Amino acid sequence: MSHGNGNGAVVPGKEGLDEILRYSARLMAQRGYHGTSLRDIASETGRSLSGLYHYFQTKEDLVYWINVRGFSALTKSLEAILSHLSDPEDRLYALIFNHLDYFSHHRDEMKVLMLGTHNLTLERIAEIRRLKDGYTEQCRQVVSDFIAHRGGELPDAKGLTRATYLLFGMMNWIFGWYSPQKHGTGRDLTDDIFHTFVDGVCARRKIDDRRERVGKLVSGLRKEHHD
Amino acid sequence: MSHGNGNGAVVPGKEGLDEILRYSARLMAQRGYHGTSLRDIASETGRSLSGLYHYFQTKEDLVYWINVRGFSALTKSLEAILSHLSDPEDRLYALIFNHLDYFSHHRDEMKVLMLGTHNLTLERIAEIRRLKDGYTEQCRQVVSDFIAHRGGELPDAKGLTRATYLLFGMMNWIFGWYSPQKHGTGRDLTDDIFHTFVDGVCARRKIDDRRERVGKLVSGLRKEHHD
DNA sequence: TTCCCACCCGAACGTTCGTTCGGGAGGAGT
DNA sequence: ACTCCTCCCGAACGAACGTTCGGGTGGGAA
Repeated sequence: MSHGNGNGAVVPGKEGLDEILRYSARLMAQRGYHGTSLRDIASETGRSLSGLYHYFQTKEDLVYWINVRGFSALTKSLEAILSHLSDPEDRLYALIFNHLDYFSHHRDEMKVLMLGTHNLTLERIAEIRRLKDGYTEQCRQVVSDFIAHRGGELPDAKGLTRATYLLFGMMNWIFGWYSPQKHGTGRDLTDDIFHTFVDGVCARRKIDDRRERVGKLVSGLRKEHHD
Repeated sequence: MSHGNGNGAVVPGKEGLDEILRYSARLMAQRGYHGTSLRDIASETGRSLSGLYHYFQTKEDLVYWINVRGFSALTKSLEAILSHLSDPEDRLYALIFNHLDYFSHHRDEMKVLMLGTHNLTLERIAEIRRLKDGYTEQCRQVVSDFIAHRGGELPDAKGLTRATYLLFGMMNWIFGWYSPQKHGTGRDLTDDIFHTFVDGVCARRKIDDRRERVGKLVSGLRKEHHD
């Protein structure tokens, strides 16, 4: 055991693990945790069953790593974007754009995140919980700033939590039904969520440069971050 | 005894099946389909493993019946309520109230509905799909009428579908996080969703009698329907 | 050369799964 | 009396599961 990998949220120094996690996420997204066998993963990745165990110790580890990586990356991506924007409306729009953008590029992994963590040990559940709460807290703050900026009726703590989760609901539920050809582009969806959350369903869509501006920023940061 | 059991849509003439489905839903809501064994269900219901098979033929049947019953009941409940209301805003509010009310009284079953149907045969998937589409279509119509009544920008078909699903997202995502003591009463949540969907998060909550009026109607119809 | 170590494998272990089989208790109908 | 039919059970079946074991590469450091 040379370097003891300071586990700061992510990645032991393996490369094969990346591939295994990708295929695992795909299979689990389709059939769930118990519905996906290690033999499935082995044959999908072109490895032997026992060969997999070089990269992890138990099946549970796979869900754990997918969760840690997913929430860490989502949070980090959001942080990077928010650091470039100051206007509360821009920040809210960017939050939604980033969330949908990240999800659409990592559908399988994100679906695994939604399966929950009840297959993990208590410590790991707590760790994932902490990561999730971190992301939620960031979003909560963005929502809070936005409401304050708009001069709306400032909700109490519970009300703010509810509002944030309603936004999460609109953003996350998508992945149960959305298909671009049947429901319009991802950009349309981002705009719909933003405008509905801000002004309600009936609001007329203002045409401005926000979509372009924020969209380019997020896409740019995504590429930058991938290197 | 005298069974009777109107219950439309559903139910072979068994009574023990009700109990089995209740426990199955509870277990599957916690551990998923593959994570729940028939031995779990047997011990939870106080029956023998083989004794269960008097009430169904395969494990898959359980998911099937939970789905059929759930969507049928939800649809029927909504229909009953809408038949008593004509104002588009009342109807939208009632839709949300009914959805949350029904879910809060059948949490486990509804969680199973969200697990999806990919364990079922193709015919059954199609059948559930039809039931789900029926409910969705009703909601779509209510949303459409509401927007028209408000004189908002009438969205095209795709836009209307997106709007309806956004509403679904807010209503369904709840069940991953909601607890009354941490996030306020169910009534507060209903109001939040209604006002957010109608006017956006910042909108000041109007105080009127809608909550009382529609709430009583739904509760009354629920009791009536249970006999 | 020798040793090490990351990487990979076939074969098997013990367990649990969904399902089946053969049968029994008890009430209703004839 | 006898036959059904509903409801229920213990025991077992074959299959699939997660995991382990013992061993085999092949390249880099000593």
